[in-house]
Amino acid sequence: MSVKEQLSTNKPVKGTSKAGTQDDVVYAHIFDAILEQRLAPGTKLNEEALGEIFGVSRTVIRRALSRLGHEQIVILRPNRGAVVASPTIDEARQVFLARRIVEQAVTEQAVLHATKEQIEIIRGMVVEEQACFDRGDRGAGIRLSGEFHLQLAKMARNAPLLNFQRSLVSQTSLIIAQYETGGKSHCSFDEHNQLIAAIESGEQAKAVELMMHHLDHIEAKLNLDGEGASDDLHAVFSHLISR
Amino acid sequence: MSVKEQLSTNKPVKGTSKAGTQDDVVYAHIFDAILEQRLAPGTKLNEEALGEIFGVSRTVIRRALSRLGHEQIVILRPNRGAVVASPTIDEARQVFLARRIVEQAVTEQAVLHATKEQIEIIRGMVVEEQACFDRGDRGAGIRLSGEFHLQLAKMARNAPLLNFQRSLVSQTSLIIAQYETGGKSHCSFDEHNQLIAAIESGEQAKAVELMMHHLDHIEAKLNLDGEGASDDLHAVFSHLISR
DNA sequence: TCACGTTGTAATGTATGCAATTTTTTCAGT
DNA sequence: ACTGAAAAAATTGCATACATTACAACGTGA
Repeated sequence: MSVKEQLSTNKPVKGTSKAGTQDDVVYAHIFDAILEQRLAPGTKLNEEALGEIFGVSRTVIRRALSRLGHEQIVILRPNRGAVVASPTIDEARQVFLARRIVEQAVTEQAVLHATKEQIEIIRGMVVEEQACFDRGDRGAGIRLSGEFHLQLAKMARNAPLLNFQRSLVSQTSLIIAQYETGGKSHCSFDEHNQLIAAIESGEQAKAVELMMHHLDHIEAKLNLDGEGASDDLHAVFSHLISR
Repeated sequence: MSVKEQLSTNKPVKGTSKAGTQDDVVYAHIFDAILEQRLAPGTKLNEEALGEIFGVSRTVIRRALSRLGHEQIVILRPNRGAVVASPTIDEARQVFLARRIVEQAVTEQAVLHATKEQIEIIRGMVVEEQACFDRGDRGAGIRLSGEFHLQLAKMARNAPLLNFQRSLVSQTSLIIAQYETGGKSHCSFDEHNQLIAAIESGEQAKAVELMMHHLDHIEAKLNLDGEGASDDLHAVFSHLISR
């Protein structure tokens, strides 16, 4: 099925589901492409080029980019176009701090409000996630492990938290894609399964503890110690500056 | 100074500051108009009408509305236009729950990272806020008391939290405008001043406690007990339905 | 050779016109 | 009158053309 055809039929793209206007489809495609690292951080997102690729006008592309910009997964520079965000180490730390705060609340609320149907759904998602890693599809795996946390936020029944979680999860995926070391499995599905169990049985404190450790493990697998290459000249040569 | 002139000069609008393209100006104007209740919840935002008012094309209006939509302060209904959001009581409760979570974290971080200059700035903001209420400018007062909490988030030095806070504060202002009872002063500047003092002296636990009480007081002044009129027929006649 | 201003090109910002959809109005039938 | 269908009007979605801005290449003068 060509991209153009997908635009006419209103079927959602892979994981990301949303129906309606055309920019939803474009949004979802770019979104997935970034999360699955088919678009590297820093890549310039040319409006006309994207328009030709998706067979739509710049108007539609522009709207999609605007939305991605609001989620901080692309950066919109006035008069200079959009680029895929490339979070600095400091920004990455801020995202993880924010996530700890939100995930704690989300977990507590999810324990209170989760329905049986939602537990079923999220169980299925973990299975699918594991399948992705088994077959070596790292990109889709990262995306699905993110969607696990999104589903959790849905179970918390709090729209603002869900929206914020959406933004944080996207940014986290970007960070993982950029800073993950080794290449080992990031989100161990085992931890995801334990979390589900704790939530289902209503063990709030335990669920929160599991979640915090889970986040610790994710962050521990990253290379956030500042050893990576930098494009900030001042930072690179800071040791030479006396002041 | 006419609106058109303000569009050409790049001066920011009142409190909301942001420079760059035209939709920034339009965004800020509509934003302020909503927070100051010159635009009532539920008001339809006609693109062409707004375009004539601001002397710009629908393209610009559209972009501004899109951004307001992402902050959940206007609702974008595909093919049916945008309306000023009118949060339900349940949504209002969700916003307050989210705010408690974020404000706690923000306060803790602000205690850790606040600079003297920032303390000065926020002191000035409280003075200005008080002046607004003294002179009876309720709308500007609501907006400024919101900006107090935004400034706090800036002091926390965490970009994602700041963004989220921005959205939550906007929504809170809408909720206050919609549900506040009596008409007494909502955000007592006294509480704001106490908070500043606690933050300045580094008393983290006390600052958080003050903040939580502050939020309690705000919510207490609202009429969220479901006595208000509703436009949801099912909700209105739910007591008649046996099921 | 380097600094710096100039010009040309490419990309973004904005306006406008047409197509598709929704909402309102009209009007026949009961 | 009231209901419901059909036509008309209004409004949004999208594409395209033009204006404006940033970037790069080039050339000039020290």
